[in-house]
Amino acid sequence: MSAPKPNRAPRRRGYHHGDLRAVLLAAGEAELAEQGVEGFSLRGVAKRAEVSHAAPAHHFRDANGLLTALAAEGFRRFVDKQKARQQVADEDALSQLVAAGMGYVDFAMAHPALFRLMFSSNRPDHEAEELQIAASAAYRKLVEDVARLRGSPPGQSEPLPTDVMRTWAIAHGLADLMNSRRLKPLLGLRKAERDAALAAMLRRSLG
Amino acid sequence: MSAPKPNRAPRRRGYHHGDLRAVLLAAGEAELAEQGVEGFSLRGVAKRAEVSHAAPAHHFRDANGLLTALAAEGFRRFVDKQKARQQVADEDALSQLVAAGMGYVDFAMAHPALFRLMFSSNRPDHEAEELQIAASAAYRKLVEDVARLRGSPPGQSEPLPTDVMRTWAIAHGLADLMNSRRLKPLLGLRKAERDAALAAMLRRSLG
DNA sequence: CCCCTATCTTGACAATGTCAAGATAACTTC
DNA sequence: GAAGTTATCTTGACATTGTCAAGATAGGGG
Repeated sequence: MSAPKPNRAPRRRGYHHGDLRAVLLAAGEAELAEQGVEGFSLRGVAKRAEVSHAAPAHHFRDANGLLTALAAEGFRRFVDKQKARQQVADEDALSQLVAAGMGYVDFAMAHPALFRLMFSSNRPDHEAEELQIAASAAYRKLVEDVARLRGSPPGQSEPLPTDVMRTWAIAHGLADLMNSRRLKPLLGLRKAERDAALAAMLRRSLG
Repeated sequence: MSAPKPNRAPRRRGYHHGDLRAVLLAAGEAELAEQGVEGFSLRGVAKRAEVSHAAPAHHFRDANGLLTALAAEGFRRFVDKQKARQQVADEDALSQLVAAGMGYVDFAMAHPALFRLMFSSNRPDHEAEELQIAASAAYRKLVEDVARLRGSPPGQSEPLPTDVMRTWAIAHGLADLMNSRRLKPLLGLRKAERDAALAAMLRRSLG
């Protein structure tokens, strides 16, 4: 038994994996994307990672624990998408806010199941610290982008709560309805035309 | 064996139930309300109806079949809530549209799990005829309410698709974010104040 | 009155999440 | 460097769930 397992290349060592946690997150994301929130299976994730069915328990307490970590990671990438849109947009406050809304929709279209996990599932533990931090970072970004509309210096005066909520609702509504394929007039369009229509609606409602 | 079962009062006959379909729908709604979409169990529904675990299969093909019927029933009551709000609102087109939006939110708050089943779940078969009919009735109502804003005679000229989508997005965004308890500034308020804030946001975005 | 069919029950099976116990490897401490 | 300790992973088990197949029961039409 000098070589306990000749081993496939990807598995680092025979027994101990090395970075199983990261592999499980990637496998979990793939499972989520392919099966959706409601078809998500922890044993399915373990199979993708080529690991035994009980292995995930040591890195995430249970299935909801893995989903909580995935949701937190989702919120971080969610903010990234918004920033990416804003970097190629005009610098005025309204254009920046519209761009953030476009990033909101972009994210929903790019990761439909993850979006549902983050916003329409109670499987993640929304009280968990990692998730709270990631989600509230996204919320703070929203508040700041709205504050800029009033010309406030960043972090100075808080915008009206109703303006924040109204802005959020419009972006979230568009994203969620796109995600469930309910905005029929937009479904046939190519990305450029769809983006133009979405941006127009955002600008109209936020201006 | 003259009396095969003395029988509790609610069960109509000893073996054949009588109106099990209706009882299952009610039990399914209770299960949904208490366990949520993701905790919904078909065997749990059967227990509530005091019936064997395989009984539902004869009235609904499978668990998703029952959920499909519940979603369709949900859309019918969804329209009712909107109409109820509109009856106690001013008659001008904008007030009527705002009232429909308030009914949208009312429904989400009154039936959180059902709302998620209808808008954020792929367990219902959204191609099923009963569900399509109920959902598109709600959509037609939206289109008509938006059309009235332009002063068009009912059913005459179609409103702009972007106006329809924008209106829908605002109402849906508010309802969905309320449903997931994300609009913090509104959570502490009493219903009267919350309604006032919601109506103000709707009116501002739709006017 | 008898058969037929819809309705409901019972029993079985595979899949799933979770727990407990054991195996293996890495790390610590001397 | 060796032994003990801990973290990591596997194996096996159990209850729960959705679904299917076969049998029991009853209501309705000939």
